Amino acid sequence: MRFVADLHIHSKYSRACSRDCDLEHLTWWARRKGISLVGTGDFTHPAWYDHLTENLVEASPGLFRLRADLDRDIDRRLPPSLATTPVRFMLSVEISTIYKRGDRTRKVHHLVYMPDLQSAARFNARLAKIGNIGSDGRPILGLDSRDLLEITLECGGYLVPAHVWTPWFAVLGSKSGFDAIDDCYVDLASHIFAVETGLSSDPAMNWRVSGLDKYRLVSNSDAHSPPALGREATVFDTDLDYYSVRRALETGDGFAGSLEFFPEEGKYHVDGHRKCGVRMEPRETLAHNGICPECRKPLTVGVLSRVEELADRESGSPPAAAAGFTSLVPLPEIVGEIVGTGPKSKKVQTEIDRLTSALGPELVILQDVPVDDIAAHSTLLGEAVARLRRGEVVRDSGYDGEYGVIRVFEPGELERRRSAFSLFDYAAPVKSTVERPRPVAVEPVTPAPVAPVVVTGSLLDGLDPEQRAAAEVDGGPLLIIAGPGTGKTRTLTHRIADLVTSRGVPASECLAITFTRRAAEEMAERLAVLTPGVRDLTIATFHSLGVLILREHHSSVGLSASFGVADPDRQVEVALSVVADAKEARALVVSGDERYKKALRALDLVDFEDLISLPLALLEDSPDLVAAYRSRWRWVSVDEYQDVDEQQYRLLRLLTPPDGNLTAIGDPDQAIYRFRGADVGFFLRFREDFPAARTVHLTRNYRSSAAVVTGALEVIAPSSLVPGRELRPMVDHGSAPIGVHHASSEAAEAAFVARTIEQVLGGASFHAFDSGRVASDGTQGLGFSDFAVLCRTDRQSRALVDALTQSGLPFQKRSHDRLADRPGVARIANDLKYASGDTVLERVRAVAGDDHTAYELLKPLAATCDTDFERFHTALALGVEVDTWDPRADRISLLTLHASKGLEFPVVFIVGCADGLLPMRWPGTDDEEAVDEERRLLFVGMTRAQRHLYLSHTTGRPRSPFLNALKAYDQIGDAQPRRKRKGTQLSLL
DNA sequence: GTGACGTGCTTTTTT
DNA sequence: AGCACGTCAC
Repeated sequence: MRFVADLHIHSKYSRACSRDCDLEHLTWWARRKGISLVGTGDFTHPAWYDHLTENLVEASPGLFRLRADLDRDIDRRLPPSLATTPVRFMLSVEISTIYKRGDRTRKVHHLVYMPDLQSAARFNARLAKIGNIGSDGRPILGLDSRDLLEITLECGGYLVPAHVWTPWFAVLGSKSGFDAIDDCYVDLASHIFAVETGLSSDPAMNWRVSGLDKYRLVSNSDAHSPPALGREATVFDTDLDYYSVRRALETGDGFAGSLEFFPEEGKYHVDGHRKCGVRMEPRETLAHNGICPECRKPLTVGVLSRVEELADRESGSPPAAAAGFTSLVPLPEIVGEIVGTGPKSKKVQTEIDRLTSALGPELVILQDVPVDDIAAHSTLLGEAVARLRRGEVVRDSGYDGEYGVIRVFEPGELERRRSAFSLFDYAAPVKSTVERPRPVAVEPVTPAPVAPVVVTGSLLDGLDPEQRAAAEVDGGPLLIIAGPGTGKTRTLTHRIADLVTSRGVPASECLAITFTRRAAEEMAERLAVLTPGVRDLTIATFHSLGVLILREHHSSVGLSASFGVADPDRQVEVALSVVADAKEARALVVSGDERYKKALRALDLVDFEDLISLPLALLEDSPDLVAAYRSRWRWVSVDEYQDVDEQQYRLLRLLTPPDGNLTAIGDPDQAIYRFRGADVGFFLRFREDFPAARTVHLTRNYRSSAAVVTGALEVIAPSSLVPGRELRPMVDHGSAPIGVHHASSEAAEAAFVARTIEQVLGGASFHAFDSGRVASDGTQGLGFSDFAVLCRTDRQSRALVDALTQSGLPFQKRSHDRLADRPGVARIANDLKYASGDTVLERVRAVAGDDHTAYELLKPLAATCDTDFERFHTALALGVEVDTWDPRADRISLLTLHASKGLEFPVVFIVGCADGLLPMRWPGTDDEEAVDEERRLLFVGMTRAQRHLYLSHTTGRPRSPFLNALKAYDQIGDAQPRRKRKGTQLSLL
């Protein structure tokens, strides 16, 4: 038999879908449309799966129908003309996979079909291990598409790539897809036999790509509400059972083509800019080099361009084996055009009620009912359907998220005809349709030749005026107050590079000091690029500088030339040789007790503290030594100067005379290490210490959106250490306001984070894509590594770990690693960084017992590696390729606020914005300085965000007082009032 | 194995 | 402060 199938729909459990998406409504609407086979959608969702098992019964092999009692109810609510269509359901689900392949983030949607409930249950169980299938009817999994296909096949189902041309979510999509189906499913690609063309393309477009010839081109509605059912559909001429349908798709035998939208109606058919009113055909876009002639930004490229890109034939005839297709305009749209209202209006619904009870289902009216019979009800509709069947429609292509418009009548024609004929039984008011900006016609232009980039002038040409002013300062003390995201490292490296390459300063006289290895490595790398061939720069951390000085003068402090540095474990070990008790030993270490230090020296060891204090003592005792180092390093720079502690400061003062060439760079409002001895006071008194000092402010922020910059400034203002603090946003990162969320519990707060990430990555951004918002909010094309979740204490991360794990979102804790706390493994983790791979592997095997356990033990450790060097060694130890398993590749970062310093992310969440946590308070202390530092901590956290910043807090603690300074933000959702537990009373005080 | 009790407590780099 | 964790006794 010949029947119409719509095998891509969603249930009420999918985001942005109507609450009416249940089996009864779907059945009712399928009958009205004339669709015999409907996908269940969402069978992976536990609640929907239960709904399916309770309300469906098997009707034919592999297909289901509504339970008899429910079916009868629907019969009663439909006119006899519609009761004849049988409605069968096939188990279907759309799955979104997000993963990294070939250095690009891939987001691909797939349709999966199963022949029976047992197979579906098996499939669900497999997926549940990989991700959270309960959070949405369209689950998002961090899974390679090929692996999803493998699971599907193993469970007995088949897979059809969904709406293959959609830019952001499809196998052939321009943004996150592939250039060929085979590239996506690799070795299993031969198991793909059909592809869904989607609303924005029709088979004729697909015929231009010969690589698609071997696939059946199916169409479905992707309905988010029952009335959208069958707006596109597939036609079969075979038995109405699962196996016949599958066979028809596999072989083409029994496959009778598809019912299509006019592709011009799709929202991303051609290219353009909605805001600028610019719409272009692909070749016009090419002629403009993809740039909008109005705003000079890249145009949003549509499906037609993507097809053009992959096409290897001119448009024209279908390939030999291809089935045909029929282009339709949904009946409600045609009737809406005639009566002058939208397609969903009550008027249209009533009219279609009348038409369908007289003439049969909508699809039958559009395709098969004789025009004269239709004209008997409405002359205009008869004329409209006749034109539609001849393909005589007016097409206004969609672009940049704007729906295209397909009209049957010419402008003004309806008005003329209305005066002559009565329309249906009532007179239609002529309502002016809402005007939207007409696209500007753009003449194709010849692409201008691209001017070659000419390298001239000084290294400093690439700096902005403030950066340049700082970099250009010749000699003498220089203080650079560099706000977040203002190009601190860039300024410093350019300054040093310019001194060495253009101003005759010997590289050997330059010393740059940082606090962390990471910062030192970054500076070294960037200087290597700016000063090719220069080798004598000294770039050191304070501690490595200490080692350098001690190696040169070891005998003065009673060490051998090959003295060692004790790590914390060794420190305790040494202290234990002096006292018996572990607790006491730790106290010795902390206090730097003389007995402990003596024992260290006896072993030819120093500890980290000694690396500063011993060189300091050496220099304080020896003016000669001071003079020697001052003449050796005439040019000294210190990064993050607000973080120096007293000893480091004293050492620095000895290394540089008061009028010396010392450049200190930093931001006192980012001083967050007071607890470990840092004193921002040294930064603040730089001009007293170095009276000749010049000061330069860097205020141009190249990192964050205006909303983030403004909010961060408001938060820091009450206690800013930079008088008249300025920070100016320089890049357009969209206009998303800062989001503030109040959750009912820590778990709910974590769930909010996970949910929001899912939404931005896939689920709701699909919705956003539907409504054309993606391009403007800048969240397209994000991967997991573009998200960071920041918290005050490590303990808060627990709820986040749980929620992210639950949702199947890959993440990485960048600071503490719990595994590393285990003795033995901690040692190995350390060895991973410095020992050879072979040694490491041996030692891990010894601890783990077998290779598999060793691998499992090492895998999470690798996530803590900070540098490529470490990752290389870790990979070496595991005997695997770095690129194929590197877990840092694409993960959400879970960080403390402290650890976030110096980093940046497109999307940042700061959880626990509550009084008591931020600022952190604990009893007995009431330190105003400490509160100010907590405020700076929030400032640091907020300024990590590039585009989106979310601040959240939970019921139970008052909201952080720091947020009171925020003038504008978006309150997102809100907590349900917390239920009082029985027997507990909420205190009023 | 488990209940009672006591203790200690943020943030973190440095070879 | 409250909470998590360790230790001891049973």
